[in-house]
Amino acid sequence: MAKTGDRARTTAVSALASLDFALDRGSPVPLYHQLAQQLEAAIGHGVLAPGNLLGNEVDLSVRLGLSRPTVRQAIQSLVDKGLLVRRRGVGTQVVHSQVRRPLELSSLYDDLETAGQGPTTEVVRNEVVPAPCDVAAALGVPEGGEVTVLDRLRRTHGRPVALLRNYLPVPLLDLDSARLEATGLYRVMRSAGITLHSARQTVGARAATAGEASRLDEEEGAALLTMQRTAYDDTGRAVEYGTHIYRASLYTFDFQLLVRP
Amino acid sequence: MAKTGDRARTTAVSALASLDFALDRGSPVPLYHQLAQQLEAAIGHGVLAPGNLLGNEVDLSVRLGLSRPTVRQAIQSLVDKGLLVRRRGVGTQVVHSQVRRPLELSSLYDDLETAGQGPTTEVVRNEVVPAPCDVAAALGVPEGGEVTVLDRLRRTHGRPVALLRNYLPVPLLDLDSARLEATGLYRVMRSAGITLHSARQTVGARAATAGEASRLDEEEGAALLTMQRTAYDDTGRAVEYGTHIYRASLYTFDFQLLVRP
DNA sequence: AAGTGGTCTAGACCACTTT
DNA sequence: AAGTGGTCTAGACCACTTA
Repeated sequence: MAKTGDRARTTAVSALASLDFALDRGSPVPLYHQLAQQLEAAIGHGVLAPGNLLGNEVDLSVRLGLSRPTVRQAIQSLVDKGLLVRRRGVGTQVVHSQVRRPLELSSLYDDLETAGQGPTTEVVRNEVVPAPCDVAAALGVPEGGEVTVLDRLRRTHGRPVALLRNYLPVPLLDLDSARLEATGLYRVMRSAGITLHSARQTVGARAATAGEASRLDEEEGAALLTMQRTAYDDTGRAVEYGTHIYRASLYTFDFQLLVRP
Repeated sequence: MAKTGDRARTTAVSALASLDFALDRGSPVPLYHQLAQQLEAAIGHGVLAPGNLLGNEVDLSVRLGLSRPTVRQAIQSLVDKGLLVRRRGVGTQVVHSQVRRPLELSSLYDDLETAGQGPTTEVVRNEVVPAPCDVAAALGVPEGGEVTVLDRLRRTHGRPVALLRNYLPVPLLDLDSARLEATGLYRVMRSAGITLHSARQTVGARAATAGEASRLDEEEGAALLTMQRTAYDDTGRAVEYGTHIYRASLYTFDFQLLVRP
């Protein structure tokens, strides 16, 4: 009799076989990316269930009218995202659901993507000052040189959750406070032509000072999460340095790690 | 006259041209990986300086006797690591040094790689217990089912820095305390045939209880960093659940983010 | 033994950037 | 116009897993 393994395999292949992928060769978006998006959507909708095998790459490429390298490139991008697992001699499987939910690191995700929503951000301060020592070192500008300092208070459900302080080199862009509150720092930077490449972050904790406590609606000595970040553009210039504090009672950093083989 | 841009380009090409890459076609390690390793080493040693152009892929493949896709695969792997930047119409450049230093997240890095060194780990508890509610949910075992609980105290320079508590499904492996102290949890798991795939982490902060304070040599109410992690193998099974606390005065999480285009 | 992914080749054409 | 990376093809052989 067929065992569960056989049944699963049959189901998997037919599930994929019944899918029709719409590939548009005239589109400017690459074929491998079109395929990857549609595979990801199929996984997201549960059409391809966890554990399902994808069927071998050669058959897939023939059925789609693509070359095998192109199909591989699509599959590889989903493997890199942690959605699929390849095993030599076995096949390509959809990863089990609990493992998925690829999250970005909360704070950077906020800055990159949040636009209004629940959380609101109030610009408390936005001015040009001489660079303190640590800021100058992080941004690679002379100590005492001009930098923009930006203080923001972030609230969720009306309660303060974070004090965000950012320093930016002055010549990069001018910061419109109203626009910042509406769209977030990274969106403003991006639309100014700054393409982010990478960032270094340090997360720690310490007790709240009296001033911090009052602004965050906490008690003095309450545990705070701290985060420092230096962000670089793709030419290697430091474009932002931030020192942020979060109410530990309301905020955590949540993220997923993928172990590279 | 030649401007700095021209000089940089010339320097870059000759620097790469003078390198001789030793590619062994008989080796089991793939050619693209051999090339990537040697490029990475050249960057690490400063032979390829930040901002240097790599020279175009076609020439490089001809000079190395490789096909262009193979060379591209090598370069792409370094782009994924954040060491190189490609720009269409321009070329491939070495990223500026400050951006580099690709770090793993400290704690997981510790668990994966640390073997003795400065930090030492003492196994305080290693026994089988019924699974508490949160542990059962995280590991996907029945509540009250048997799990191994492992408490460890980590010290650096003789001072306690962290209390590590891990839960593991019992059938997976048996944990030899002496071996754990010598090689770390993830090494023990790996040699038991468990291949890690991904992990979900939550980092927060809170005040130390009296008991925690005394074990960590802190004062009651001192700020602690907390970390919870669930790790999965490549079949999607949860293989470890950990709740760790760190002395915020001695420990931070340090990591790098790459922004995917 | 059969089937899978892993690697590699030798081309081709296109889109973009710079000169 | 020239040079760069980005995409794509149609094969080939190998290493590994499973039956």
